[in-house]
Amino acid sequence: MTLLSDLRWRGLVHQTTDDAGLEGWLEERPRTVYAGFDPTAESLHVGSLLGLIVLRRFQQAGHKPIAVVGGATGMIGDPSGKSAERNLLSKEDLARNVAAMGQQMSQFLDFECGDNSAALVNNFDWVGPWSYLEFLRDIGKNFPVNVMLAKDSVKSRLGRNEGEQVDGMSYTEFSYMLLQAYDFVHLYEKYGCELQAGGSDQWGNITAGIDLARRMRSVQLRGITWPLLTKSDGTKMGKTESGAVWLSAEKTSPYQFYQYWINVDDADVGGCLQMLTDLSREEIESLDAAREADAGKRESQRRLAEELTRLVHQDQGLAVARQATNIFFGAEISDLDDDQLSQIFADVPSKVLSRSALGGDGFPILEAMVEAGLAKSKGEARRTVGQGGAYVNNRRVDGIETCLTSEHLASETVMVLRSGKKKYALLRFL
RNA sequence: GGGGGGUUACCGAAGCGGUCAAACGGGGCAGACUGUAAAUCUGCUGGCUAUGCCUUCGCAGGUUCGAAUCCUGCACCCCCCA
Repeated sequence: MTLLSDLRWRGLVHQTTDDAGLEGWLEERPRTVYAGFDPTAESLHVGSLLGLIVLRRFQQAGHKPIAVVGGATGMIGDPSGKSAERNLLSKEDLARNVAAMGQQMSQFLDFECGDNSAALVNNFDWVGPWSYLEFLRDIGKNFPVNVMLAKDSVKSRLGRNEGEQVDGMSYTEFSYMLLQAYDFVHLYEKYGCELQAGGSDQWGNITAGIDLARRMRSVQLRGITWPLLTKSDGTKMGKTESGAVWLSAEKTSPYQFYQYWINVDDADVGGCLQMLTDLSREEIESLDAAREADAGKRESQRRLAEELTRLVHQDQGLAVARQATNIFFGAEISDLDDDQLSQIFADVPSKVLSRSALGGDGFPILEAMVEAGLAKSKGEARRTVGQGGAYVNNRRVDGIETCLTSEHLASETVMVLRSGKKKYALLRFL
């Protein structure tokens, strides 16, 4: 199976600039392909995952991927898909974000494999040196305003349609596409990059780059877009109530990351397996069949979570996520030490108390619940315990008179309290 | 400027002198069921040193043995007539 037909089967192709010829062109010899990443956040998130995975597939097929972080374009703000003017970041923030992202990307792309090693570049390096006048003369000259105005990203912000509510856009954002277009030309010249990949919202920017290259260098470059990753209910993939799902372990722990995928709806999981994992067509089809037969087993979700957690957080991250999952969903907690517990419960709030509280008759469970933040008042704690909703080390507490003693420690100094199904808190007795 | 109605717990909304920590619905929390889903069902839902005590029905006073309930003033909101 060719790369392109595999991408097509996986649902990763939304549009191409050359539906007929692209496949042959890619098979002919190794090509160089680039995709851009937005550095306005401090970490890559699930939204950028798709781009990394697409580049990865190109690399696996023998092509050379270039990941471009938009140090320059990030200062401007891409108007595509946005309904309002963006806030600009400082140079310093951007530089920090760019550095952090490079680190994360090395997990997806191989930067040291000879001819088709991946490259990571920052467009600030070639955009930064331009002076305004030179840029206008050499680049801006090639952009007909009527063509720019016709782009969806611009049209939607200008609201040509009757009665449309719009916020307008600044000249700065309007200029965005010139910068990204020039990126493509630059990468063509420096790396021989002839293909740009991007999310479907990047179509306008990609074609702008192709047009510019044709005018400036008389070459025919190519573009391909992947569809936006959305859920069956129409909302964006990778968002939770508490915000985006990040790829950095500091912002989204391996456990939380794993849990996100475990909880993907039945309706969405098949598409995720296709688009995001390296599983073969046979494996995915057999998972689809298994899901059809018994969705309750959730093999697809489990597999998806495993594959992606391993990809992003390696085997160790997956191991921790799995162990945490076992414990978070019932297993009684024992035979663990402080370090293991701290790792497993990294996301859980904890409170340090004096060891002496455990002396004498012990520490009343009701107070412990309040201290741990699992109950707002002792009255609330009383109710929870009374209804059988309180657990110490995942063992149900029976009786509001229960007092905690050193017997209840799960490890050297830690006790794991839980309210309801999955609200946890740690108490550390030092 | 005149007349009328309103302001109740997280939200909506009953209550109109004691039996009111305040019906009911939503939300939230917990339990059962389940696939870590959805739906459903059950219980709880001001605080405490707890068979009692304290704080809470817009704000401030007053009447009364006793007020969310009656009176006076103040604030905000809504409606009608000018």
